Amino acid sequence: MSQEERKEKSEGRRLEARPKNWLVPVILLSLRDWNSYGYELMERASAFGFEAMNPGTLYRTLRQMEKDGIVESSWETSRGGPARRMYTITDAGKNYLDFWARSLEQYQKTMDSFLRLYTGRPMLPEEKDE
Amino acid sequence: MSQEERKEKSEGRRLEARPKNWLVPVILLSLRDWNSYGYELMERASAFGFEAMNPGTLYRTLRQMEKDGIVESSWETSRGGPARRMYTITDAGKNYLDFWARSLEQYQKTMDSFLRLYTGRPMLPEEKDE
DNA sequence: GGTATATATGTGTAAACTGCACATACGTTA
DNA sequence: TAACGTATGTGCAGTTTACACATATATACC
Repeated sequence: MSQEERKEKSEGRRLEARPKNWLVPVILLSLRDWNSYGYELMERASAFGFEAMNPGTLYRTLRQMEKDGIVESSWETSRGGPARRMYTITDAGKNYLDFWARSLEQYQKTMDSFLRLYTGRPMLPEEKDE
Repeated sequence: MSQEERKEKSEGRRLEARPKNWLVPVILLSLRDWNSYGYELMERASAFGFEAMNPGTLYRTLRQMEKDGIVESSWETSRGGPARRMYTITDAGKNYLDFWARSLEQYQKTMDSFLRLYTGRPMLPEEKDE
């Protein structure tokens, strides 16, 4: 890390507190409701913390997800403009989304206790984690 | 990713939904209240999702944090047993912790809207993000 | 016809991060 | 002296991320 980056860090610029692979559940949730394709999914992702997405990151993630068997794709050419690779969520993908949701719920609780400790408002005994 | 790992993934075993560098704010929050050292901080971290911490990860993180100027350390030898490297939070560290807390609050809101969409309970208009 | 623009999908690569095995050392207790 | 709990570290491979760059199709405009 450079001097300048350290400076930026301690001054509080830049920092993404999102979980690793956050793009994956965001895509899965979108596809659960409607089939879609990369370019469209990028807009959807911007609502979940990916305002300035690099397209490469998204397309690479989609390819990996297909390898992992959580989505499937096929070319859509029956229209004007460049072809689109349309994605569909698989059953494995739905299960994986469910698992992500459970993990996120657990993690929200952990972050909540962190933030309570940070702000000096400790948990009441009856609010304690299950 | 191996076939077996893909299987585990789609079946929902294993997955840590914590943000990148999560250990850093956890350490900083601990040090804000009391000075401490690696071995002790490991126990503290276990309350925030680091149940099975590899010591190497923690000690490496502490060294990096000192390089970044957010903590400072000195050897404590005036007692029985192996020497301890005692850590103190710096002003830059306090600022950095504040920034982490703000980022986490934002991240919580994002996750909340994700989970609402997932469970099919959309936000009421008056609950919308600032 | 040419060329600029919006749409659409990708690759290459270096840096950063993570997980996990392994290594070292001190003091107490058996 | 050997085992154990305490305490701090290194090496390294695999994963993730950031970001620059590359490619292709159709439409609109001059």
